[in-house]
Amino acid sequence: MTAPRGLGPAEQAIAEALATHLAVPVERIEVESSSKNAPGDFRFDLRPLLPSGEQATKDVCREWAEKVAAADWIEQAVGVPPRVYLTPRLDVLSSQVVDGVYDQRRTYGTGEEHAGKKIVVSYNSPNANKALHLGHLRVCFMGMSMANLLDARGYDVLRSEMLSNYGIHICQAIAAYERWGDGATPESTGMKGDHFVAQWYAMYHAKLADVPELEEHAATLLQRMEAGDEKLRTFNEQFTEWSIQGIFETYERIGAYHDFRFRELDTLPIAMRLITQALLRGDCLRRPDGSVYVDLDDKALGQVTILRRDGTPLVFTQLLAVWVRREQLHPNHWVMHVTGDQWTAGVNALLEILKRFGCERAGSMTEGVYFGMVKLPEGKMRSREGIVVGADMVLDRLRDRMIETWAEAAPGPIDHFQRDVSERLGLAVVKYWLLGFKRHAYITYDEEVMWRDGRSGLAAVVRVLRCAEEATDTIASAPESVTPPAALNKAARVARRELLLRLNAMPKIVGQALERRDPADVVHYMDDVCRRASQCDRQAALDPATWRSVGIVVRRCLALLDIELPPSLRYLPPPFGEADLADEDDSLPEPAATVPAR
RNA sequence: GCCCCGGUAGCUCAGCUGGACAGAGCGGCUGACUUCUAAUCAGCGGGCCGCAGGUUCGAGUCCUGCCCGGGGCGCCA
Repeated sequence: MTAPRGLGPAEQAIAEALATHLAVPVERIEVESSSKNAPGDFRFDLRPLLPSGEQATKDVCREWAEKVAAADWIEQAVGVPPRVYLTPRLDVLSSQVVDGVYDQRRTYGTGEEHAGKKIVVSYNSPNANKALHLGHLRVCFMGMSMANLLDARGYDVLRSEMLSNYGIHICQAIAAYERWGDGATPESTGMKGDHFVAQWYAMYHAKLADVPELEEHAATLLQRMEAGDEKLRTFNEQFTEWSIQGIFETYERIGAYHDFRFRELDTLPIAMRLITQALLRGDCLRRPDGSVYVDLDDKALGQVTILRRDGTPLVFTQLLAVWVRREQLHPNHWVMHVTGDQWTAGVNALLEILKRFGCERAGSMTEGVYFGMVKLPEGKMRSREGIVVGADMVLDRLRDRMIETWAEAAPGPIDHFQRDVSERLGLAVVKYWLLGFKRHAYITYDEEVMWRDGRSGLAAVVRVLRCAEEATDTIASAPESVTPPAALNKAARVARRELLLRLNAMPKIVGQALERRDPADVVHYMDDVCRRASQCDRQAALDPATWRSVGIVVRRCLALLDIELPPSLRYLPPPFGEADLADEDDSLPEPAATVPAR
């Protein structure tokens, strides 16, 4: 019964007005917005209001509806057992929504229904042998946004990640580095750390066919480290820290952060002890060749190997350690593990193993939130074969394209400010684009779509951002001018009513996005609000107060999605930047002609 | 073979946990203006909602079966 009702300001205002008008206690009136084709915008259930024994019959409902309709702020009320459907007058709805949104401002859409619950959002677990790619971007954006949604509804949220800086994948990169690296470092080559390390991993796989002994060498490196080769372990750490520093730089760039994190090298001993104990109890088994596994056949999860024949750890070994350690540090937190859907079975297996190993809480307090992968037009991304779209590359491309467009339109040096706007806008586009897909959808990367598409690309982002800015500008320039709703024609009144109802729906939408674990709901909602707002504005200039509500809603949504607004849109590159670039040249023909009609 | 996720306009995707005429953006077609191998604006056309049953007054939405696509079932991560 914790499902958030998601009441908007209109529902609350209507409930109060009804209570007064009908002379009934406000707690008994539960006003809710009705579905699209209902006989009224809102409805409330009559049953709690009737004396016990009395039924909400057709006649009773009609009687109550007539009473409701008598209120001067009601346009229409219809009784449909067991409810009364009502439609408030447009001007009344307008002030209820507009004032209500303004009253709540920064808290609009938030709620306390989950207050007191603690949760760790675990997102992204990059390997320190390659650079972040598009898939990592998706998980980061998803994780940040889910954390924001949880936070908005009262959860006490911590963000966490794990870094895999130990294991065969690292040794493979080191093997190639030892052979061809010649002592190079990120500093000596001027490369970003993760890209530096990634090249050796890529080289390992590229050369493996010609130099098969690499495989043996990598395995030996891992065994030596397991045997306690301090020098090698130290190098392993230095090598992976180069990579991790590069990953952190990208985090900074995309605004991702974590409250705490685990490095495999630190947590692994926990898993090793755990496995030793489990072996003694018979919770896991050792094969004749020495490898250790857990038999989950009874759960249709197969046999999961947790130690290699040579005793070295696998990915599940790391996961076990992290789950146990995190539970030790934050024993009262639930865990929301955000990851790609290829991990669905893996996470289930992990949780099952934890339970069998006696870590009941760690195994039962985790919820997996899975999303579809990001593909390339030619198919799956494959890190080993170098078929990837790097995170930095995507961001660079969009930024540079923006700068190029700018340079073409206004020859001359590109200043810091323009670079900054290009960078931020490029990031906003990638976030908007990736988060706009339903969580389970597979995404095919297409830079052209991001750049050109009016629904999910740059144009859509600019529309949204402009909407937010328009709100501020309108308020600043004409705080008192108002087009009274009464002056609108019929089509405009319908559109205005729909806009107001959408603005009113934000709390509900946020609740839904949280329940469904899908920020896409917020993206679509925000987009819808912006379209409706500009449609209304085209029909008849939208009044500043309504614009202000639109601005509040859009900014709140952007915040939930972790999308940052560039400082001002007036300085965007064309075709979005209007004609302001040549602002010194006053003799130009009226630039206002290109401004969308208000 | 088993498990999971999808299948909605030419393409990429929405469709609020059953409700009237199924939407958007690209592309296409038409027109306007013009900074004329283009951009912008306005408008138009376009859909056996994979197939077949079932539940319901009513199904793109729920159930069953089938078909197709993707993912997982590694001593990879």
